[in-house]
Amino acid sequence: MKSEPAVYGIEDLEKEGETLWDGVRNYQARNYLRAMTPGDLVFFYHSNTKVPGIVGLARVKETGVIDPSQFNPDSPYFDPKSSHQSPRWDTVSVAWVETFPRPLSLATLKEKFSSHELLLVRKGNRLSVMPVERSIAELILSMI
DNA sequence: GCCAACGTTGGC
DNA sequence: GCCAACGTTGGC
Repeated sequence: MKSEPAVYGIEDLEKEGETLWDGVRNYQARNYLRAMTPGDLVFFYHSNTKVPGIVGLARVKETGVIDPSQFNPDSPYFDPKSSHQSPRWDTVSVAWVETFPRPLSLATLKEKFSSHELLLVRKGNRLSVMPVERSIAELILSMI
């Protein structure tokens, strides 16, 4: 799961313990959220920063949560086309697990993995939520 | 700041 | 349904 640290970083999650992953407004990313199961491990990725990369771990807590920000006109994530009757956007809550001593940089990940193995290293990939294959996830964990 | 790689919008 | 125009993302 990707986030800009200036908006919401791993330090924020560590401080709060858990958070609702609101604001995802891409259908493909939403579908990946819907495919999640409580207990799933999450790689927390920092984008738009000096050293983009995986900075820690989280765990999926609750799935299928309606994203309240879609109904809030004051929210940057407000969606006027969504309704309470048929909400478009739902998401998951995640709990903090671990903050890495140093980030596992995108540059390192690009060295080790192909875009087939790890969607994150694919050029032009802008999805904020992406699946990671278990075998690849274990390799990443062994690199920490 | 640049720009490639998208996704979305809207006229037709 | 097509596609040009536009906006956004995000690495560099």
